[in-house]
Amino acid sequence: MQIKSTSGHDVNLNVIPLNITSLKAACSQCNLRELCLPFGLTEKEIARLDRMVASRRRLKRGQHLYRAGDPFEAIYAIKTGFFKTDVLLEDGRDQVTGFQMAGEILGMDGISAEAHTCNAVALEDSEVCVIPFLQLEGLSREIEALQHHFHKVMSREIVRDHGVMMLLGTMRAEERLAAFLLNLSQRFTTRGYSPQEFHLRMTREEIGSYLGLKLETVSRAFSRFQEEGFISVQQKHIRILDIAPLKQLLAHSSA
Amino acid sequence: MQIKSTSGHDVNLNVIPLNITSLKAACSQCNLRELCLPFGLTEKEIARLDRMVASRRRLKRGQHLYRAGDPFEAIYAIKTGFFKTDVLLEDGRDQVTGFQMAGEILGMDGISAEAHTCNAVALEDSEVCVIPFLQLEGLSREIEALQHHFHKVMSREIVRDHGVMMLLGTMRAEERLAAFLLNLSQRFTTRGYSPQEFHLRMTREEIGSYLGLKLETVSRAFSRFQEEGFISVQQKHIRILDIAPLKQLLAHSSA
DNA sequence: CGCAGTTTTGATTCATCTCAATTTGTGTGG
DNA sequence: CCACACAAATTGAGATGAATCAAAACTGCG
Repeated sequence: MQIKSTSGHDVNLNVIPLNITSLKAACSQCNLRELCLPFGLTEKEIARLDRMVASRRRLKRGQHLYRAGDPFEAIYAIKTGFFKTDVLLEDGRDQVTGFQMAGEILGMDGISAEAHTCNAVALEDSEVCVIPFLQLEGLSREIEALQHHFHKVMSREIVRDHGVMMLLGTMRAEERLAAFLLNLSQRFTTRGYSPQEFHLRMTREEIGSYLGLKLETVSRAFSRFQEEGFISVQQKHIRILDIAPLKQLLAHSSA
Repeated sequence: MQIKSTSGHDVNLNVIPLNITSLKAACSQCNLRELCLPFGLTEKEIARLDRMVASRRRLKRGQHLYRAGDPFEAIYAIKTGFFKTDVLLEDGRDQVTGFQMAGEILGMDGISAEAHTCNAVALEDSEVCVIPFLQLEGLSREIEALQHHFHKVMSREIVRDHGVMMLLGTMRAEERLAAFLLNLSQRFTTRGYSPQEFHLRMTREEIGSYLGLKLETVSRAFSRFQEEGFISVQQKHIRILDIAPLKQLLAHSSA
């Protein structure tokens, strides 16, 4: 069930103090806590985290959570919804650097320069928990498990980025798309959704940007997979019919 | 001045307790401390860090600092030398994910899974400071500035990776090489070396792997830059003759 | 219902890869 | 110290996968 705003229209910046919108504590009752920041914490420790996560923020499809250049103050845990992050070059070229879903953390790029270096955009109506960063650091100094888990989350982001570099540097178009689909499938599974059937929240162009391909190439690869009977594609609705050849495409490569 | 081993030959694993090899404390006297982990710490705090950095490790050219799969126990600060990190895919394909030089931190990829996910190889004889990770976390809980700076270091790694993704996803061969050269030049400058003239410690193949190009393409791009008079290339010796067109190549793009 | 945005598909071009030969440099051992 | 062998780099010619340009079809929204 979604938590509805009590006001008829969105407030400034869409920041909603939790005590108004919900009686529930932020993390204690959240079914994402095993995926998210509270992972591995005791009940007591989660209660302290609760007090820190003082607000949530709702975003409509297309809205920015933050933009490159915005001062860095908080990181965000995705409660519901789906995001993309992208980087812009001066000359107008841009690149999608990632797609994020429930339980994942956004905004860690901003720590290094105290300002965000990329844009985060909601690809569907979404809700995030705002985690003020200085407070998180404070609590991390007191709760070892929180500190350690946060380090793991940052490290996981680094490892993920290496995977994308691998993909962009060594794979061909169809391998990239296969890797992309398998990755999505796996993450949906973790969240209790079907691994075989899901809805893409991004356009072919956004997929292409992420995979370093043009949208036409993405479309052709989808068509090819469908012809081969690996998947069925109906616009943004994807059904994986035979996962083996997709995995093969990665493991064995074209070599 | 280099610290020489007192023993005639390298000990097992090349781990050298500091009290044997040097009377100096690890970080207090290190001229890299403004680039490295101690940045922003008071004298007293650095002294505590000193006590934690209990050992150094020397590596000959070609030696591995760690390998994918090795249990994660420590991160490493490069004292002298030059490294590459690379990821291996099951099918044999591999990709260089980065080149690291003095003052930079290696090994943060290992935090997430408690095992390293890439290989780190010395590209010249090198020396690293071993920073036991659990101890670093312990000290970070006590020293706020250390905690914050470590977070910045990790975040910087994420931002750097986004830059590489951008490069791999949107740039053409010559743009990639220009970006690579400018990045190296800038990092050498920071370390007090000439921005115009430097020695590449990696092969064309390694550059290519990092840039998502074949070695022949890298070689051709070098030749092209030389023909145009942007740089002079003699094997691994590079001299930047005219930096403007290299920058132009990035800023303006081919669009 | 119509329009704008998205996706698909086709024809052609182009950048990079591949394969191959040659040159240059580096390290080792006699 | 030089010769030899091996690794690295350069350069050329041709093949190829993805980009580009273009048009048509589909979707969903107002």
